[in-house]
Amino acid sequence: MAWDELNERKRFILKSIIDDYIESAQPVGSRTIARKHELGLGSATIRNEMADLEELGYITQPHTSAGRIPSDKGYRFYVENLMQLHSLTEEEIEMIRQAMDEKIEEINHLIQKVSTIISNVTGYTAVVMSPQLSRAVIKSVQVLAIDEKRLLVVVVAGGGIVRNRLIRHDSVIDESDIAKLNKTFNILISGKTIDQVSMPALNQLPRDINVPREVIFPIFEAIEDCVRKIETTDFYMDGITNILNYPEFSDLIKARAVLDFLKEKEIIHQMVYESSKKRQLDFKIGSENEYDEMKDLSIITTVYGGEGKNYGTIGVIGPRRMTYGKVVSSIKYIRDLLNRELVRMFGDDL
Amino acid sequence: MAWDELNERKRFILKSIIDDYIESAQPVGSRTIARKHELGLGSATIRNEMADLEELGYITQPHTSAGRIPSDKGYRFYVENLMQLHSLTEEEIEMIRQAMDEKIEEINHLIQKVSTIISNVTGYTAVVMSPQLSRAVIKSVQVLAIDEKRLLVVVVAGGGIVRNRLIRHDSVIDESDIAKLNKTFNILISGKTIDQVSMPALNQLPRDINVPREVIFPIFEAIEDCVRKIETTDFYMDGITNILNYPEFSDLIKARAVLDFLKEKEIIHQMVYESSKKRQLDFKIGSENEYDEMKDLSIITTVYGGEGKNYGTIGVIGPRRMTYGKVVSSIKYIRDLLNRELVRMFGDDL
DNA sequence: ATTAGCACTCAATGGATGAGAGTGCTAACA
DNA sequence: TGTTAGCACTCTCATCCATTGAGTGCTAAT
Repeated sequence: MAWDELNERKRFILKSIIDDYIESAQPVGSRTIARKHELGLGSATIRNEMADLEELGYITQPHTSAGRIPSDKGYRFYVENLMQLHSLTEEEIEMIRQAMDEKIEEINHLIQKVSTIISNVTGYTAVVMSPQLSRAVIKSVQVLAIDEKRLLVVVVAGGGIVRNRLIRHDSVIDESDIAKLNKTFNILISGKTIDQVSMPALNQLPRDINVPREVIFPIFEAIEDCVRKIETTDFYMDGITNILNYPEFSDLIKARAVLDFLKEKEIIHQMVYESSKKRQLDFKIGSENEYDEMKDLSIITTVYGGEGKNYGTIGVIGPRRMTYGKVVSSIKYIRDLLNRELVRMFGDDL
Repeated sequence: MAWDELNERKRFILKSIIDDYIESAQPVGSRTIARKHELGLGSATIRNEMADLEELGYITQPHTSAGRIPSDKGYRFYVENLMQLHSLTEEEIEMIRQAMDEKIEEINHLIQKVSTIISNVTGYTAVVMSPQLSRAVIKSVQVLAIDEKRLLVVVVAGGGIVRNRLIRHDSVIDESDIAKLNKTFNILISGKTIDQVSMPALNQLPRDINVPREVIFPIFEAIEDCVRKIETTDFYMDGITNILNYPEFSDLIKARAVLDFLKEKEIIHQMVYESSKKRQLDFKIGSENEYDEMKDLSIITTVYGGEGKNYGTIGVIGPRRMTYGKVVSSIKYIRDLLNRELVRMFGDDL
């Protein structure tokens, strides 16, 4: 696995094989390499080198008389040592800029838009986790009387995040009591971060308040529910059917199996989450994935957001034969845009 | 197209052909009919009848030496005169009950859940439009000061529908002014239905109010925005990839074309909307669809909700060779459940 | 160390062939 | 007059087989 295991020439040949295979989806033979990449070497020499590379496990032969294709180990070496980052094309940048242009104030909509952008730009399946907001600050908690029978609880957190919940009740409640309640909530809850919030004890409420327990408790519940909703990370996928565009899935059975697996959002979510905990930029190539159904797919994920506190993940799922270089460039670019946008939205709140 | 065009026997044979074809996806021949359905007729007789049916345009032959398959006209006659409604199986009912059991307070979540149920029960693609709420009643409009620089506008409509929008500003605003503003809004706006709402003129606001125009106008805008969000019908699809389960789409090219088309949510939304305006229970079979890409698909839609005022649509997209009887039974059942649930949520508000 | 040359392997391609399913038509039958 | 058995005919589909072509490994020459 070490860089030194392969000399300069072997590395060059390996890179050529993988670049070619990524482009053509066909096993690549010695002659192709000899011709395409000016090396001053005959095909026989390359054949010998390829035999070595196969011995070392970087490439394999689908059958005796075919060319070589990269193994997972080959891809791994490629993404760590060989691949080139491409800069995005004018059109891609323009496309992203246009999509991002529309101002969005609700963070989850932004995240969803980002997932569409990723799948459009890369042509693969996008996976996006909304930021983990456990360190977001509660700005305000408000109870509103909608009519005689209903209260609305609204919780606002930094970054323009608003969650609400409606409560029905059968008591008669005075406006002034609600005002007192709100004041108390804002003293006790506002300013705390999501993970520090706790409901006040009953004896912390003003004595002179005239709201029955049958209403107080649902209000507590509603607040907790709103907080939980803010804390929960959402997970979006987009462009799942994109994998049908790649010849490795022209077998209907295979394609169906993969699509069915990708529809299990919970599992994918978990995988992406695990990846994001490991490395800022993480690859899982083919059978490096835990699940058998993923053995022909690769996942690339990268973390966006603040320094170690409120972060989320964006990434791409595609065939093992992915255009790793292009994808990495693209999601890095999009990640940076997203970061900038989040700073605009959240400012210092995050 | 008239019922009388076909005598009893022809009708029976047509029904047999279609039932068989729906089940097997194979052209059905005269012998199969003679054997399977006890008719006391030889295959030659049936062959003659089938020749008549073909002449009349109800069935066609894919090629000379194959059996017959239903034409669109055949299917149309079938859904209007021949198909039998099945009652749901125990398991299906149990499955639906379980899925519906979880209490949901937000209408769009309910609708989304329904689309999942439909696609699970039928095995086809579900399409669901949320109710058109232009007659929903505005219950309350509230402006809240979150901190010195931000206001939150909250609009509550009947049925527990809440929409909000955050506003940034740079003015110093007094609590009491906001209270006055709220009072005015609630006098002028609350109680009106969505389609009657209009923003108050500036001179309708209290004279003694001390809120600058730079803040008033964004508030108006925000309210309008919230109202628009309530009015907008959402559209959900679920189980798009289900069509891959059917042999007519085992051709990757065809499958891709159809999937790509179904991803154009706007177009499908429009189609469903048109259907729902026509008939309480509407079928579009094969080339009855406006779009070429849909010529191998059928759509069944049915309207749910109140009497002509706030209604939405649920439906199914599947191969032309759909289990029409089962699907109609299923979506009718689900529609009734949904109606009941909406009454529970909205009560008289809707 | 490199390479030209050659024998060998294997997948893919494109007929040719035969089986099977189904039809239409005709003549016989009730 | 309606029904049916029988038969020749058509068309698809699966199978077999020979051919082609890409690519390899090995050997001997450079």
